[in-house]
Amino acid sequence: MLDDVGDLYQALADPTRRLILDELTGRDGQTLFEICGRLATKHQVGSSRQAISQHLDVLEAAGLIVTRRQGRYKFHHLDTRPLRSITERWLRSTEPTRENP
Amino acid sequence: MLDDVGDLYQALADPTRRLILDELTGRDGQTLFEICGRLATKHQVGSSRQAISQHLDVLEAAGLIVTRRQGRYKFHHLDTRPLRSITERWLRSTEPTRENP
DNA sequence: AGCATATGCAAGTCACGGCTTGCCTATCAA
DNA sequence: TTGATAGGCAAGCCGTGACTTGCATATGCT
Repeated sequence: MLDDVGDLYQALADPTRRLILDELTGRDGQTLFEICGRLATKHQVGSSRQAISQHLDVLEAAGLIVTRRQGRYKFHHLDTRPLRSITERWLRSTEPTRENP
Repeated sequence: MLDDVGDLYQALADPTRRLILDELTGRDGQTLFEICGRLATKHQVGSSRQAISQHLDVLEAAGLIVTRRQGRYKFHHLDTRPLRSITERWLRSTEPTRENP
């Protein structure tokens, strides 16, 4: 039985998606086009708009960003709460082995 | 320019590797064969010994486990310190956009 | 209405990662 | 020394995921 939070870790596995989170950390609530432009100029990311859009879908599925529609704009907001579960998962309640007293 | 800590996130991306970390959290300092056995019995992981060994290599490269050789045994110890950087990376110092005051 | 802007959908390509298979090395016990 | 145990190395298969390309939809401005 594998865990059911794979989406979160999968989302963080891609370096471009981590840069997107970085961008939203610095400036929350950006649109797709804004993110594309900033990734290109500030981080030399040459991916297409569709590629970034797909990344945003993955991040949203992981619960790391929430979106808000307003007219033809779609604003992306960061939600870092899921990240806490990562550190908390492997808190040591270690029962040492005989070889490691 | 992408980040240089990709190994950490890549290591966490695989569900079997996360289970290995779970196992070491419960009982630190296990050998490869111990981990294989416990993954099989407790978590229904049917991967081969070589597969688990490769996973351990990835986790070690990510700095999440450290190994200690003793005779023909190799003990694997958890090191959760790299995990802190994940939560800390996206701490909000947000400059809100005009659309998100 | 007509056009530009902002985003969505879908199929196809291609490289990488997880896993297996097969064989090899090293340590310890009888 | 022989056999069993613990682990390592390398090549190959194969599915998944990141990216592109092409087209479609929707909103707003003039």
